[in-house]
Amino acid sequence: MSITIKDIAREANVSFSTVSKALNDSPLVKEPTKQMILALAKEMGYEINTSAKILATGKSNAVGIYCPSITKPAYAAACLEISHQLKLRGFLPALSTSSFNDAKELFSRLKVACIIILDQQDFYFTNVDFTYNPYTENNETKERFYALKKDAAIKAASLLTHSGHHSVLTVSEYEEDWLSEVIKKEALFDKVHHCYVNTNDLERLFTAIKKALDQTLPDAIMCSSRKLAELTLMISKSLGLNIPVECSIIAYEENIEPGSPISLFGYSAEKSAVKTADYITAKINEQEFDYVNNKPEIMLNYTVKL
Amino acid sequence: MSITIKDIAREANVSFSTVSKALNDSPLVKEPTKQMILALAKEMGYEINTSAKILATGKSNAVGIYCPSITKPAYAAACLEISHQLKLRGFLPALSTSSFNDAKELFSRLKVACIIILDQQDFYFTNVDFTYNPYTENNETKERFYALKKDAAIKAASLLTHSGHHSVLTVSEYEEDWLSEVIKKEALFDKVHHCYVNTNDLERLFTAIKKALDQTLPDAIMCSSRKLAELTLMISKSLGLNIPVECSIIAYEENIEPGSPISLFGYSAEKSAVKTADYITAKINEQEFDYVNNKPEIMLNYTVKL
DNA sequence: CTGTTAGCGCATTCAC
DNA sequence: GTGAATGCGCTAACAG
Repeated sequence: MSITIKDIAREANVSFSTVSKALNDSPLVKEPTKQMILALAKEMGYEINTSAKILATGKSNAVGIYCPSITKPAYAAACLEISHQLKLRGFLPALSTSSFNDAKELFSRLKVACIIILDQQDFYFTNVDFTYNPYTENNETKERFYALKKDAAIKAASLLTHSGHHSVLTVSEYEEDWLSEVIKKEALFDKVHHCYVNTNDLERLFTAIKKALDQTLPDAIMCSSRKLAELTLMISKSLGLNIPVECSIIAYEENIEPGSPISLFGYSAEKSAVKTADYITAKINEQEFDYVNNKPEIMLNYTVKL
Repeated sequence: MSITIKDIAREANVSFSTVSKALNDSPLVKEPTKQMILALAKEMGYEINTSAKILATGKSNAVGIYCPSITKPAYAAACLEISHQLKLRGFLPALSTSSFNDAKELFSRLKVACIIILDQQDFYFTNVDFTYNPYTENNETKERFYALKKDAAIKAASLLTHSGHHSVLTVSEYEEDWLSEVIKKEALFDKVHHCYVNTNDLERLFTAIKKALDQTLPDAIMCSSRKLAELTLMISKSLGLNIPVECSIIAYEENIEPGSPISLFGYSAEKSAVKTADYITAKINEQEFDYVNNKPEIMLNYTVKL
């Protein structure tokens, strides 16, 4: 068995409850005593038994993160950033990426204070104070999320038109053509073309984009996802298109993190994570949280000509 | 507070230790009593307090999985399969994909019985009975792992040559050219060309592959990873190469799962997971485990002409 | 077969 | 300030 507070108490010649207080930085113990105990605990290699602590207090500082689609880079970025922000606030993040049932069991075992769901879909956990899904805002309408994407797209489109881009080709997946819709509605470009593709069928994707580029000769391409943009970039190059001299490429991404080879528009992974972590902290401490939308951001690199 | 075994005991008019036994399916309690208690527990919505159980037994059925590179599809496949196999054996898999320190804390909190490391690199955890890394076999030499990859490559190459392929182009990343080495050594093909690329620089990757294809006109392409193969496939198509009529494409993947658009050679994710889970089970129960290598497998689809 | 008891490691009263 | 006592929910002897 490992070192317990009783072991420390014996060594320190104090009672184990004094050790408990010292370890929890209680004001009820004299500073020198506290320091002595802390030093001794470190020296003896004491590690708290979390099960015992949870049992005794009925509380846990663990926060569950449920992210079934972690293989998508945007979600992975969100997971990492949120974990980081939670740690900074003294929580222990516990990630589950597997089935809903596994997640439930893991979280219940850790007695998580709340669960953050990172997915377009909501999941209903029981036996937890509350869940939070930044992508659905738990009960708010889908429109709200669409509005955020739309804001980002408009900002990116404006930047492109103001820097001399006139014709655009939007590339999005069949199922979600929000980008085309936004660009069409806003009518910021002189010429707009849309191209719908399927990333599971690279052959048809290639043909579709080639055809679209041949027909329209756009000076800008906006993609609804980073993966789409990477493929589009390569296809453009294979067709001899000079990026970004002849044509700029930019893509939407949910959680922007530095290091992308493609210019992106969307929301900063870090800022979104800060907001999520702040929200969680406020709610757990039963404090007010005034909800402000994050502003869309644009991360430019060599794929866009200004 | 939630329902405890005492609550159930009161309702059932038995002692709480009887309830405990019934819940743990002990033979020390009569079948009717057991059924009655089980039914009652279900009806009352009882959920075990794992902290209390861990505290009382000093044991936990949680197994840690540390997979820092889960964004790579092969590792993701391994995680899912291993989690599944562990569950089948009564363990609770807990995944950590974040920093080493976070993982340590999470696993220590769950008092995991052991930790499975899914990474090319080893990590040294303390306070755990044992760790297991199927990719390094913990202390065995790198050569062992290389040998497995080599076996798979030879099997795939033989299949290609026996079905009429004579010239091959291998495509691998600069850092790991094991595939080129194997193909060179084995000399199964009449003509062999190598192409080294970098997936972070799509522009140069495109140029390099185009150049290689122009020069060599192979009737088979073997890639050292699925990502490389997907890109190569698209580039081939963009160059007007008819896949698989003029040229077959196949790629190595660590953990093969059904559903890939590219033909693959490597090891079955499921079989590898079974082996890992069996090993863990044996070791935890302090039983013998006779170590047998998995056999390489090949998953063919339309990208290979037979 | 069932009940009684002790104790896992810790936080938290309440005395001193 | 510090220590002694109690209990969190559960398992595991042991007693009946």
